[in-house]
Amino acid sequence: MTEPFYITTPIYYVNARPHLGHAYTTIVADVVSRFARMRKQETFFLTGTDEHGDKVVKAAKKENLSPREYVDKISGLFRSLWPELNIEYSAFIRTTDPAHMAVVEEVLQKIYDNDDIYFSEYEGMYCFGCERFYTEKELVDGKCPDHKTKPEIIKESNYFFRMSKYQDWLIDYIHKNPEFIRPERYKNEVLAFLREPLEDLCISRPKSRLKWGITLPFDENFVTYVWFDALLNYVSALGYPNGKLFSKFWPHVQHIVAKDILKPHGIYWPTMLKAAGIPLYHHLNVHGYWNVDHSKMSKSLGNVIEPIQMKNIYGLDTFRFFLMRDMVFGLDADFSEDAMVQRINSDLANDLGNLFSRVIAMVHKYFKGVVPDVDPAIEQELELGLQEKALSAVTEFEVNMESFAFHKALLAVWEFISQMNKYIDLTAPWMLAKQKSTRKQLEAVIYNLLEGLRIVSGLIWPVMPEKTRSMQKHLGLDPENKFYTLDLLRRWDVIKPGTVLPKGITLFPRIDTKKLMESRVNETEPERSDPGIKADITIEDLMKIDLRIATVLKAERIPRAKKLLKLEVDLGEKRTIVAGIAETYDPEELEGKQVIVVANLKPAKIMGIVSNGMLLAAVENGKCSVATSDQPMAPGTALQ
RNA sequence: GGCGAUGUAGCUCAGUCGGUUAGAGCAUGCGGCUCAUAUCCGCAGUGUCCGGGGUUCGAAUCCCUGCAUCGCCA
Repeated sequence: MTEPFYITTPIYYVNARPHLGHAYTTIVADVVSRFARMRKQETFFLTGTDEHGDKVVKAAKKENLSPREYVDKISGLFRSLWPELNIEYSAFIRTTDPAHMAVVEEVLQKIYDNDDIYFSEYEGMYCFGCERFYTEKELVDGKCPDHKTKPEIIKESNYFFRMSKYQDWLIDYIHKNPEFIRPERYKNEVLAFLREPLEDLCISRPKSRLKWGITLPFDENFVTYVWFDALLNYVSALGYPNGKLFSKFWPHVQHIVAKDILKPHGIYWPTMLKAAGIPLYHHLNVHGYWNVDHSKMSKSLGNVIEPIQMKNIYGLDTFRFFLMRDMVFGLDADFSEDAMVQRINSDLANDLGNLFSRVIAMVHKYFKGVVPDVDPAIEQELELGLQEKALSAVTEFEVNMESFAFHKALLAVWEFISQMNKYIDLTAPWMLAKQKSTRKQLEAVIYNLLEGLRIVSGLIWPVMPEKTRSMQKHLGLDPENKFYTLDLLRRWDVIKPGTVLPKGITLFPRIDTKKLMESRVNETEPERSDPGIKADITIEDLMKIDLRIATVLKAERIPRAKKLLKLEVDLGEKRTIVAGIAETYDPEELEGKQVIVVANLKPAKIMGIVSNGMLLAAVENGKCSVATSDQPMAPGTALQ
C-alpha cells in the first residue's frame, strides 16, 4: 500500500493576470503530482483562486463590475490557463464557493469556542481615502502617501487569533521536524522570525469597512480577513471535517509556495491548524523568484512574462523543461529567452532529440523498422552495462524528485542520455551492420538503445508529458498504457521484439535564433493593440541616443512664446534647453527638479535661442508631465 | 541598525569530515566518426576559489576582519 499524496499550490489572488510566477508554482505542483503517479500513489492536486478582500472590491469598481462579476472573470483566466499548460489538477477551489465559506465559519466558531479568538479595541491612524490604517513609518511627513492628507486617529474593534500562545510550541515543532519547512534557508528564516515575540493575528474587518468577505459566525457585524479565509482552502477543498477526501488525503499534504508568502504558511497556518485540532501538513516547499534578464519582473518595467506567449513561441514541453531545469528549487533564477534557446538546443535538440532520431533511423535502416529479438548470451558478451546505467539513473531521479531537486533529477536523466550517445559510438552499429557475423551484436545494441529510450521517455513524463507520448508512440508502445510508472522503468524487457515502429520524427526542432527573430516580428506586429507604436528599432539604434539626468538650475518664460520655457540645466556640464512645457509648468516649479534630457540631439535654434538637447515629457491633450528620476541622481548620469 | 545567505573557469553552478594535480555542463579551439536534427564522440585548455589576516604539516573548506550582492526583521 502506498501512501496517498496531496499537493497544493497557493490560491492565487485575483487582482492580477496570471504570469510566469504563477505558472512556475503550478507547473511544479503538476510535475510533483505526476511523479507521485509514477510511484502509483493515489494523488490529489489542488489549485484555485483567493477572491475576498478590499483589493478585489477596488479592482472591480475600477472596471465597473460587481465584485462577483469581477472575480468570476479573473478566476476564469486562471482556470482556463492551466489546461493550456497541461496542468492536470484534481480540483479548483474558489474562496467564494459556498462549501468553502461554510468550512471557514465552522473552524472560526470552533476556535472561538476554545477561547483562542478574542475581541479587542485599538487605536490607529486611519486614512478614509484608502480605507485603511497606516503605521507611523508608512506615512510621509505624517501624511498618507496616496492622498497626501493627514490620517485621523480612530478607534476600531476587531477579533484576534491568539497566535502568540502557540509560539513556543511551533518553535519546538520545527526543531523536532527539520524537514517541515524546506529548503533549510526558509526554515531558518521562520525560526529567526520566531525569536521575536509573536503578536496575535487580527482576523476581522468591520462590515462598515468591508462587506466582501465571509461573515464571522459569532458576530454578524464583521467579516473575516485574509488568512483565515485563504489558508483554510487546503482543508475545505477536501470536504473537512467529514469528507472522504479529507480522511484519505489529509495530512499527507505538501504545500508549494513562493517565498513571499512564507510567513502565513510557516507561522499562521500551523498555529491555526493546531488551534483547530487539525493535524499539521507534511512539508512546506518554498521556492524563489524568477527574475527576467537580471531584473525583477514587474509591471512597471514591462518585462512580465506571459506563459501563453512562451508556449506559443517555444512549445509547451520545452518551456516546462526550461523552468524545471534552470531553477534550483528554493533559489531565485534568471529567465531569459536566450538561456532558454540555449537549453532547448543543446539538451533537447542535440542530446535527446538527435539520439532518438538516430536510433529510430537505425531500426529502419538495419531492421526495416522491426524491433529485433535479442540473444541473451550476446548481452553478456558485450558487457557494456547500459541497463545498470539506466537503473542508477532511475534511482538518482527518484531520490532527487522526492526532495524537490528537479534540476538534479533531470541532470541524472541527461547523464544517461549522454551515456547512450557514447554507447552508440563505442559499439558503432554501422560497423556491425557491415558483416553478417556481427548481426547478433547489432540486434542487441539496437534493442538496448530502444529500451534505454523507453526509460528516458518515462523519466521525462512529469516534466514533458506530450514528448513522452510521441516518444512512446514511436517506440511501438501505446501511450495510454501508462508506460511511465517507476516499476516499469526498472525493467529491461518491455518493448516487444517484432513490433513494427513508425518512421522517425524530429522530437525537438532546433531553434534558429535568426529565424525566430524574423518570425517574431511578423507575429507580434498584427497583435499590437496600440496603433500608435512606431516601427521597431534595434538595440544599436537605441544606443545612439544619449539620455542623461539633468538638474534644472534656472527656468524662465520666453517672451511671446505661449508654450516655451528656457531652461538652464546641469548634466555634468551646463546646457541651455528650450522645452515646450510652459502651459503646464511654471518656471519656479521646475527649478531644482531632476529631468531626463536627450544630450546628443543636434542643437536647434528656437525663437532665437539655441536649444542644446531635448527634455523628455509625456504629452496628453496639451497637458504634459516631465520625465524625472525616481531617486536623486548625480547630474550627467546616463540612462541605459 | 540587527540577523542571515551568497561570492569558485567567459556563463550557470558542484565541491562531503580540512587531505594528492579544484570539478561538471554550456560557450571556445583542435581531432575523429557517418547511424543521426551541422548532430555525436574524443582531446585541450584557461581559475588571485571576493580582498586581507590567522589556526594548521596542509585551507575553496575552520576562525577573525573588510568589501560586494541578495534576503528577512526593525
